[in-house]
Amino acid sequence: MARTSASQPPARPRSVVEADVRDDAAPAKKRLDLFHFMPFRLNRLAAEVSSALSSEYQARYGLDIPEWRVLATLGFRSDPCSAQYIAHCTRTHKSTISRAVSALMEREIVERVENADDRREFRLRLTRKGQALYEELIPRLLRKEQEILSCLSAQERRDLGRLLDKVEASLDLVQTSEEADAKDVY
Amino acid sequence: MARTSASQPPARPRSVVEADVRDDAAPAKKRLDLFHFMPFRLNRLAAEVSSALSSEYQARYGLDIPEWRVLATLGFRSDPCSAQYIAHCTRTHKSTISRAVSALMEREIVERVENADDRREFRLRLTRKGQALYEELIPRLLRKEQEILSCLSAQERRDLGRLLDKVEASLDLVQTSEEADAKDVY
DNA sequence: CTAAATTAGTCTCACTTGCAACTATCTTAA
DNA sequence: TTAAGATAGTTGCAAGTGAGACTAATTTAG
Repeated sequence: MARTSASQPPARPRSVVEADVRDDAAPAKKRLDLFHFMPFRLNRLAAEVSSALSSEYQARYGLDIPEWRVLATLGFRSDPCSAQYIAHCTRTHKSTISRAVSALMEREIVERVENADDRREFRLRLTRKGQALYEELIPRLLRKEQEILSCLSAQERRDLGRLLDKVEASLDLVQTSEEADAKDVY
Repeated sequence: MARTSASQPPARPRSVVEADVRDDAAPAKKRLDLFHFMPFRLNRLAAEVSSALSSEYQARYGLDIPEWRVLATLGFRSDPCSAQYIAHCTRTHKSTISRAVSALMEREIVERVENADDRREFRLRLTRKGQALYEELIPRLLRKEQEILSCLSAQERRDLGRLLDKVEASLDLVQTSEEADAKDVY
């Protein structure tokens, strides 16, 4: 695990493109180390964490990620909600949610009831079987999460959570202004 | 941004499934708030950050993520390296890297030279055009990264980096023991 | 009341990607 | 030297997914 843990010197990517004018004092970053590049790190970390978790919900219960997200959303909320809502709050495409819901209904984990007020939309909720699955799965996943985070102290976990909060919040703003579409709803 | 930041009220739906043997001192988390669940947060954040960056390399330069990873790896290293190496250190499947390399060769961004020592493998490197592209792209991406992280203080960024270091390191261990395959090489 | 616009959900299409088979090459051992 | 096994890279195939068209239902405007 030889990861050049180079502590970012207080230098910023000065100047621009071609000009290789850099001096020791303010080194222009002309190269980019993927291992220190946050977007790459996040992607890789997310993929690895997902894969570590998938053994719980995928291998054991045959759920894929979208299905797990539906299950998690319905299980967390006490009242039934629409597919649209799940799509919004998990930020998953509605067609993906639609397919996940179909699969879960097939397996009788989720059921839907018509909404008399608006017959385009269905209210989704867990069946008893779905509830049982949810309650069996949750402790496993939480344990796995703790296992992954066990390398951090309690304080560090709080710190990490807080830092992610900030980045998330800031991204939401950025995105809303850039592609203000279906993001504002939830 | 109404995110149910609900600090898990101490009231939980007891009852269901089997053993509910926990007491208040050690509250059994029977529900799981996706928004506080680290794997979900990482996935979502990584996706959003990627999408924020893709405007730089995708829309502007027509690179997809695997292609960008190849470019980044070759641009960072001073000496040519194999596709295998890129696959290992970016943790991307070799077939994906293979396709990305093909596309980049097609566009004359990457070229490969035979390795006389081992004619199965090719040494990959950026062409002059590839170098130029790399050097034009890097400042943009670094700027974007800074933009995304601008919600954090310098100290907080260091903290975040350090926390991710720890989690990454711990995951590498976990994975190596669990699925010790192509991970150990790099 | 009717027409246009909007919304929930489904479905088809195109694209991406991981897997695994395959080729070519190299290594090891008999 | 030859055969078996490993390795680098490519490719066919199948599964998953986002975009966007489409249907049905609702809302809004005239």
